[in-house]
Amino acid sequence: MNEQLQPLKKPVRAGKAGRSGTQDDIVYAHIFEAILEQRLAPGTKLSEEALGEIFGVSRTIIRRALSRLAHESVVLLRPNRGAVVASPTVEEARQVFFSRRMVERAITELAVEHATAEQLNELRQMVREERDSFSRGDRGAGIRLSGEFHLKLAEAAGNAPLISFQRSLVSQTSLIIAQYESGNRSHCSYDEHMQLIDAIEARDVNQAVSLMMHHMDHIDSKLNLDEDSASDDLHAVFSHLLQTKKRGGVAPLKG
Amino acid sequence: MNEQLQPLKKPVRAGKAGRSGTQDDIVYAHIFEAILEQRLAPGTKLSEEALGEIFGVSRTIIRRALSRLAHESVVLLRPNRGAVVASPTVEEARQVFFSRRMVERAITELAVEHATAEQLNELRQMVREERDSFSRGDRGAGIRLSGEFHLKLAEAAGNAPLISFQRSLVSQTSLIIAQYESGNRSHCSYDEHMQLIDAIEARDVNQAVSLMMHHMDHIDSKLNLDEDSASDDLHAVFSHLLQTKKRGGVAPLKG
DNA sequence: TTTGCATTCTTTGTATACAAACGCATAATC
DNA sequence: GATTATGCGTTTGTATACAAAGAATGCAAA
Repeated sequence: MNEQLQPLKKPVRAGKAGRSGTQDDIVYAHIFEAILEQRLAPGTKLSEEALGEIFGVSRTIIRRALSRLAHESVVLLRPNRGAVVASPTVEEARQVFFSRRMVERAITELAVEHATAEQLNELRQMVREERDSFSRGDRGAGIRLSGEFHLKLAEAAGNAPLISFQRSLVSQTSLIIAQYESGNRSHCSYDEHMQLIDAIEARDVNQAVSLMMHHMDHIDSKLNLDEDSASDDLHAVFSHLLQTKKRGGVAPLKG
Repeated sequence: MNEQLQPLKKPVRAGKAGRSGTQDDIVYAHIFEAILEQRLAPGTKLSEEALGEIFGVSRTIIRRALSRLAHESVVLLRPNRGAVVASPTVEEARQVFFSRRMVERAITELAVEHATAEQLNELRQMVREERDSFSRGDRGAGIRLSGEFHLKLAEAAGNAPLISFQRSLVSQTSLIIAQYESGNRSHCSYDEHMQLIDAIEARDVNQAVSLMMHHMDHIDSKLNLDEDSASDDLHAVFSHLLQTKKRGGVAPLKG
């Protein structure tokens, strides 16, 4: 059961990590990454014991990781009923996008003011990797790198509370894209990212903010948030009710 | 040891709470409230065992509560060295206030749009309680209610991500006030809160936002963030280094 | 007297055992 | 035949035991 979790790339040096305090970070990062790359679909049940076995740690560690994820609204923690990957409703999606516009605007303005040459180089490098991922068809990595770009930009802005808020928003956005993206267009265009970096480097606030706002427009224009996006995808519609059935029959989103 | 924690008002029905899932919430809320009301000063060591004994629960529960608090940057979790009440630096304080201005502006705009009559009544009730607390000299309760006002306003705005961000910002603000407030003026004037509610009820966005921004100005004009606020208070200056000593001698911020 | 080191003691990190809650399946009754 | 009751199995919630990392203390040497 829980086959979805096995494709995790880095196998994790199970248990033996002598240094304390890092194990839960590792588990957290792996689950987070799996969700960000959409290897874990919304609604997927996250069993503590199964995860513990996969990562070679006790339930204590898993529980901590799930707790952190729940605090970022990436995972839903139902009392006595375990954790599932969150499945945002249309309304929740709208709220996340509203917050993101606000935050991205502020981040852009701060980045224009504070971003160093080194940070801009790192950002460019990330966009190149993002472009490469899409061009070789690795959509998962592309989505992850696209999210990390926005996170890195927040770091360049240099405001700690904003960074942590952005982390939560970016991962929720990824979930929303997984659930509501309509076509199969590459959903976070790297050329927009590149233009944005140029504007920041030129210290052109108006241009940078304008580009970022259009970028936001583009992202949510690709989503089906207009109505209930009803009956389009039964799995998405009912994912908040589903749990991974143990008998092979009904297991959702396996492929 | 850890005498600071004993004044907690509600004694907590220790352990016996039949319903599961609520115990960690209770502990979390109590510690959070203690910090918000400044019964727990910045830098105070939070021993897991001591807290467990006080609340009548095991370290497991305490640890979860501390984890949540750390995620909100209210508590600092140092690996292998335990938790302390966070003591924000001047730079961190500035960042928090920057974020708060941004969030409060958005919240105000949304509240003008969405706040119901019932919510406005509740807000007014809170301001009355806040005023009463200050007028009878209960500064702690006043500070707490002042924070809860801003939280309640976020709820009236109706944006979930914003609410959770605001929760984190409000509690950090309270810490900052504890550390940097200069005089002993009542620091969050309830009449400003009341005027704000009036503007929101009148659906006057410009007026409401303007009042909120002035309110923010007033709050941080009462703080000593201008320089390092140096040599004014040694305890405050070094509180980020201090831990609660066990021998009575050096225990900081006891009175 | 002060500085460096080793030992001890306290506190945190992790795993695991046990208890309680929930869901499912079977069975009994209307 | 449908619906509700009941028992079982699985999964989560909590406490506790054990291991490991730091901090404190005392001793020795410069």
